[in-house]
Amino acid sequence: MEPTKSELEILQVLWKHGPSTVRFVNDTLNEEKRQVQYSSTLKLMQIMAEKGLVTRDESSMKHVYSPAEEEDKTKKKLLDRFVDSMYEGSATSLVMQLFGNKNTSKKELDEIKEFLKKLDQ
Amino acid sequence: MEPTKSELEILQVLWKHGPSTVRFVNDTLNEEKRQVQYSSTLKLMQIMAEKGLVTRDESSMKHVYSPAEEEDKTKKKLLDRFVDSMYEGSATSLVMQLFGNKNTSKKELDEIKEFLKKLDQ
DNA sequence: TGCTTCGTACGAAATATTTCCTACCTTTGG
DNA sequence: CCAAAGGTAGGAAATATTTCGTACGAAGCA
Repeated sequence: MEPTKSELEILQVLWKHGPSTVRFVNDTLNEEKRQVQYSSTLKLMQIMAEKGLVTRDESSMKHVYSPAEEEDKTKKKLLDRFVDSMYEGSATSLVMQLFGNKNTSKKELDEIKEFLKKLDQ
Repeated sequence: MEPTKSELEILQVLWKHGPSTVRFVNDTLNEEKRQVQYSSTLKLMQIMAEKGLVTRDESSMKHVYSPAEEEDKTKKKLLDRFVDSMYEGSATSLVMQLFGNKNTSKKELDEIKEFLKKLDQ
């Protein structure tokens, strides 16, 4: 299932910091993203558990939530969907747009070239 | 302003086919995307006009709608936002994920390499 | 002219998403 | 033991988004 914008923010916290309590996620969101009440974050994470976006360990009173899917897998799925809807499936078009106006550092470009070279082998 | 998912579908039609009437956009959506009533498309396009996402020529009875912003500009903006939120701003990470599992054709890779080479000059 | 078709406008309803209040339970510290 | 702090659950409200019914005017045509 497709995470919403807010759900994605929560997933990012879980991916970055590993399995976490609601308290921790909420604190992190408030520090790094935006003001939000504890009960809002709680509710959202409960919904995410229902949807199967996260799993939770209820063995202790403080439930611990984990992403249900690997970060890479979820991101790749969303990225592919983005390419499909915005660039008619053409990854090439996306890359060209991404680097089209030359504000990309030489270092970054070299990294990518290196990466692509290795792909061939 | 940020187009919603449905609004983006409409923009795509306008970008692809040029300034269009509601009738045309609605027909195209029904052919290429999904079932939707004429009045729904109309309403959405009216809202988009209010938001400033499109402009419209009301001189004739059949209003003609045009995208307010260039395709590239809007797409670049959305792409940058995507990179920021999903890959912490690292275009390199995105590219690696995009081509990570090797289902990309050699031809496509060559095109990209060629493109990157030209960027240097 | 009179009817049918095609257009816009508007409001309301249906959905989806987000936020938070409140009740109630458990843990902790004095 | 009791109060305070911190936890979950659930429902309701606020927003955002999407969908469509209906009213009504203009255009086309028999």
